[in-house]
Amino acid sequence: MTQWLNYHHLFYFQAIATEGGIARAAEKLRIGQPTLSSQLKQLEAMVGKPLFERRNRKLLLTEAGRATLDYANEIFRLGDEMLEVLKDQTPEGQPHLQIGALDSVPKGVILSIVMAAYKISPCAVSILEGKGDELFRELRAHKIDLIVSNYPSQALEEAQVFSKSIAKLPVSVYGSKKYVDLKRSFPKSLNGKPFVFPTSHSKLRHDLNHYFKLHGIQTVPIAETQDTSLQKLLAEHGVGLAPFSEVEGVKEQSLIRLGQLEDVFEEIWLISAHRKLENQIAAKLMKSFSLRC
Amino acid sequence: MTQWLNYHHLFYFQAIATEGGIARAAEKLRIGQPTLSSQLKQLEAMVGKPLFERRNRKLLLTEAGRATLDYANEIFRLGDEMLEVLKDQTPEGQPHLQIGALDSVPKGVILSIVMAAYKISPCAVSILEGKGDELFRELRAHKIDLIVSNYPSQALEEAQVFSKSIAKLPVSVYGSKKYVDLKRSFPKSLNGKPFVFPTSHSKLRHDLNHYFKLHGIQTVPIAETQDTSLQKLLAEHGVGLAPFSEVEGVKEQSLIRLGQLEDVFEEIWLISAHRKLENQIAAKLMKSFSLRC
DNA sequence: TCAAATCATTCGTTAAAAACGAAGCATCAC
DNA sequence: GTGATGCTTCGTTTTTAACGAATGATTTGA
Repeated sequence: MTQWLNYHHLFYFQAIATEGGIARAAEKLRIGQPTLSSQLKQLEAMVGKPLFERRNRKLLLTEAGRATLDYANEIFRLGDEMLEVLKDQTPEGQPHLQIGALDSVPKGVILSIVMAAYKISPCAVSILEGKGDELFRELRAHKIDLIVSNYPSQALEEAQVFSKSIAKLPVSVYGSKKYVDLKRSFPKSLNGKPFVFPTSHSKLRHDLNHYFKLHGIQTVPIAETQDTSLQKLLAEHGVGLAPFSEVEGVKEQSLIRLGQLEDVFEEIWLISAHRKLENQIAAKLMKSFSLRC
Repeated sequence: MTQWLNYHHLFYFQAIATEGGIARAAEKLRIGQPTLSSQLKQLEAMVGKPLFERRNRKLLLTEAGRATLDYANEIFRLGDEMLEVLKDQTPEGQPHLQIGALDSVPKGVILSIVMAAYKISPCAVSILEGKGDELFRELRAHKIDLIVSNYPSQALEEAQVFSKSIAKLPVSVYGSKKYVDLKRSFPKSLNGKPFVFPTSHSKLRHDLNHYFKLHGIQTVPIAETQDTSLQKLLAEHGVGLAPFSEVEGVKEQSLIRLGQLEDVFEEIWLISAHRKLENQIAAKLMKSFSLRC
């Protein structure tokens, strides 16, 4: 690394880009034009390429500049959100249950949880899909009550986060009708076949790779996505074979179960921020919910 | 705002928290302990609450500290990623097509696109689910080739981003068998009924609110999620009624179409970063793909 | 149990940067 | 052309960050 990215320079850059010029930005920030000009130049030197095209007396974002602005916006939005969260860290009672779910969690599992919650107490439930780290942030910030994950929590070493396994599901390979012959001599018959996979972010994908390597099976990844329902849809239309856990609620008519993958399991976890939960419904779910297929 | 968040202070905080102490962090950053101590204190004064609990000679993260660390990690990860992107902004030919999709886009639409892509040229396709701004960032950074959105691009005013409408789908309300009676005197019969909605981030949700308000219909939101397949699953199990566009591939056996919502449409867009696309498959899709139900 | 070591903090000083104001030099509007 | 606008350069001042030496508190281990 040449040197560290100066976030204050980046902040000025954002102001210049959004205000549409150094003069306007200087006025808004109540500092002088020369300062901004200088800092901008330093930032450009840092990243190694011009962020603006100096066309006559106007500043036009270059392509690199646009990319930079995208990142800057997100970075400072996060900073603002952080301050916001720290300010009113008052765990005010939410009107309803907020659940975060990874895209890679089988939808059937989420369905079960929602219905269990509704059974405990008729309440509104919001489900927020997202990436793992994003969801964890929101959990910490008390914006959501629970996370449903098929990963044993990246933050496992951290205290103050409690996870509980609610299911350990066997995984089978499914395919559309045209693949029915592969039932014979499964799993060897899978060799060389096209597959619809979860992305490599997921633990399941790694387990699958391991399984196929172990059994000397070569697979051809045709499509990959985090979203299990999309995987299912792709498989139903014959794009390729796909692995699903049992709970997925696969209609036998459209997808045929070719065989189970031995020793491959998908484990589902429920994660909360505290042992003691404000939200009563979340607390009950955490205590007693479990999924057996 | 009291004052601006100093991102350099935050950076030091991150180092202290991850290294587990001021001494270690000071050594790693090659600066003195007093400096870190001082900057940390300033940051704590800024946010208004202690980030560490000074227990004897050790620093333990407080709850606020953990939240702060979460945000700091994400912020600086983004900064690093930004530099990475700016460094090798070489549009190296991707081996396969990368598509970004909002969770709220009907899965059936994505399916059609994937199959169309596969028809153009047998290739591997990765689908990345995510939030709008995240996807746009990755589009700009050339990490993905196309975005499928049901929103006409927040960045519509920006040049250098091209979107094309590929479908305008009518929207109907569906429900499980027990709701079959609501077919009579639709849509008035929907009054007071439980609903599974898309989240209010989506344009569709706004359009629905408008429609119901216009027709004097009160709805009871039971669950809300961005994920259309999850909405479908919830609706199938009778949690509530749900609106879907026609393409969703709803099995008539499990969900009954109660009626179409007049003048409510879901429009689907294909978005690319440049008019001239490196990826040939993406280019062809952009030129000729269109969905008519 | 009593040094020695470790770690955070405080204080005064020095080094680096950020910010300023006055000019310069283009371009655009009239 | 002439004045206004907007970015840049230069030298100076002010603010901030970093340093080194020293303190106090706590743990290690001899």
